[in-house]
Amino acid sequence: MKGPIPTLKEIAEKLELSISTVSRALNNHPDISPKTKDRVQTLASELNYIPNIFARGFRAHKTNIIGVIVPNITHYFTTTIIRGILEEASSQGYRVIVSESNNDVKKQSEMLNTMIQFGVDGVLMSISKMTRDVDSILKVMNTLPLILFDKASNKIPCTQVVINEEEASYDAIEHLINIGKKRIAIIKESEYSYNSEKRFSGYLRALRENNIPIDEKIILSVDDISLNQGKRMTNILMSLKQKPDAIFAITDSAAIGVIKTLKKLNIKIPEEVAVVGFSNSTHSTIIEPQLTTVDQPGQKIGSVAIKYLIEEINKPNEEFVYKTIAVKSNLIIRNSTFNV
Amino acid sequence: MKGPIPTLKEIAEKLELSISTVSRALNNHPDISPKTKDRVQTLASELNYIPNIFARGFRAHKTNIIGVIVPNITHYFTTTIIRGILEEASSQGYRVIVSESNNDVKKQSEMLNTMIQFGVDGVLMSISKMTRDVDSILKVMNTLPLILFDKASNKIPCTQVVINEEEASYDAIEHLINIGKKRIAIIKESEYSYNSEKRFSGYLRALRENNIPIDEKIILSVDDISLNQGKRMTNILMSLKQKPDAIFAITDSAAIGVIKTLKKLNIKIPEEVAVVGFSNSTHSTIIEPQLTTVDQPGQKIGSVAIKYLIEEINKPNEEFVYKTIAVKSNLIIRNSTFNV
DNA sequence: AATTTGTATGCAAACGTTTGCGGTAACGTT
DNA sequence: AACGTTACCGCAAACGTTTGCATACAAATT
Repeated sequence: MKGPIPTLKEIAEKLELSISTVSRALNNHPDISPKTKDRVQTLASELNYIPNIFARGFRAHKTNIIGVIVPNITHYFTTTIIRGILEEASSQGYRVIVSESNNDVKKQSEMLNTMIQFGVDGVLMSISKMTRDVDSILKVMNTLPLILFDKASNKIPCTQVVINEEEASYDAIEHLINIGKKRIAIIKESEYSYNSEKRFSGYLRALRENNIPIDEKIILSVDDISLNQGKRMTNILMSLKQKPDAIFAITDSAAIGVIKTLKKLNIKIPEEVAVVGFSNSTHSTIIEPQLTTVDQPGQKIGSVAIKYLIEEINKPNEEFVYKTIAVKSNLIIRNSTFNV
Repeated sequence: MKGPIPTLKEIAEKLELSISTVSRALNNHPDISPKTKDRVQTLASELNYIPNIFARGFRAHKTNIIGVIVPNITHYFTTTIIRGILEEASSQGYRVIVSESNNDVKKQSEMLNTMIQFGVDGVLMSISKMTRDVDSILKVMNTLPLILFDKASNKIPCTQVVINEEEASYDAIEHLINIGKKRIAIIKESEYSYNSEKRFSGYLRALRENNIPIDEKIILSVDDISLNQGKRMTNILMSLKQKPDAIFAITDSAAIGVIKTLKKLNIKIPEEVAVVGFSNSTHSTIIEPQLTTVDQPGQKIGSVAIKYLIEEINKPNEEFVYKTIAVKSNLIIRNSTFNV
């Protein structure tokens, strides 16, 4: 099955050189004469020589592998982030190990450990929303560079790459106000979640700054922000005496539940009720009317995150000033708020 | 930053044992006395000892890392496969390196090479559809166990894990016949693609076995089987003199294009024209009417594929009889073919 | 008492690479 | 002719682990 894998030793023997000379020749070391370099390099490529990464990494204590942990790999937004990570990683000579935590906090910290065991040079993580026990993460930071993305936490002192949730949310609400909506409901998460809180505060600020009264009755919280909950909440909202004229669902899937229910109730979108989501998932153009939503530049988030990580990997002993980088998102206006 | 990483040597010195004894104690070797084992193991866990995977892998020529190459990581179906792979991998002590080929054949073979360079123990790959140059893949098979999934190729002698495309397609068409459809169009791929061919032959067999004439005019081919092409083909089909009463799109995204266009043309689904897709993507329940489609058990495919791969890894010198495993899929009947 | 068995441990080599240090020519400088 | 430079190259150690073999001692068998 396996063909013989060429090593420095073989090349050295065939060329009657020492192993060290061969090594240096391949690494373009100035001590080696051009002729020798040439001889070595041609033979190496003939033999299809590839350095044994493990011998090298073993010696250098560096693997050029970085670990990525995400809650759910099947989410479209997550995959775009991973795409960004993969692309930037490969262009910088790194490889990526991926793990899925399934929002399970215990699994999450187990994964951190096996990642360390596998000798990753650093970790990129999107923490599961229920992460209260930050200790295991802090412990990892003692050993390895770590950067969080998407889901952030102010309890963890490290560089974090997120989107400008608050501002994005503000823009979305402002857009609803601009098209004449005055009674804007929001469907958010009840459990504490960084993203949900930020989006909610953007909502509040937009209303305040436009002198629109805030009404608790149309501020709804659910514990899982899903399509079905979007449906349920819409039924509740539409049975109120004072119905909303717009619904901002903090998530595309919930927003789609909203649209489906409004259609079933024969409520005109966007004339009677406008709908805005968040994510620009692929679903948002499948549903009819197409959904106005906040586009999160996943690929950008991924590439920025890994850039900062590699930077940290390369200067491990410095005391870092950890920053929070907010990547800019865009409101995509479609037919759920605007009819041509 | 980094705390000191404990090694066998340190443990040995603290316990006044030899390194080899410590190693054996940790690996539960029968030669070591229970007391010694106990001493070693407790100290090891106190120090939070983790074996250096690189030293180990370097010696054993085994990394416990397997490589996965997919054309596009953002496809939902792909992510479910990856999920299956990840789950089974971690339960068997393997880690997974993921790469995306973007359907670029050159990139694909580059990736194979860097995977080898990174010392993966085996490769799981879904080949990009345009792969004509099988040589680079065959070369890899000389060095490493390799298994293909989803997209197969009869030019590559290796174990392949796919779904029962032909049968699934047959079932889908039979379902259309059962609900009374007699003139069933198909939208397939024009470029050679394993999946497309199989689905097409299932289509043909179903028609033949039910004595339905095959009409070339309603057999349409496109080179990228996308939503937009689905729209375009529908317009063509619906301007025929003899319109179809059902459309089988070989892909969910195309099927959704079909539905969108039928709705725009005010054609009743499924009464006038029924629609069937393939994949059970998340979109299929977003669109209205919801799409009847073939559910492909991605997670199963992933876990089966990696199981076979690990098997091959563990007996590398045997001459394998490469099998093609067809995982069973299910037709999911929804409103695009059946109204309650 | 001598030999064999068994039990528990240590020695040392090996995996492939990088790199500090030292060595040897050849050449140029006094 | 003696010395100093320079340009190339090789020796050997080191990284942490596993494992075949040797060793040590005790117990058991002859």
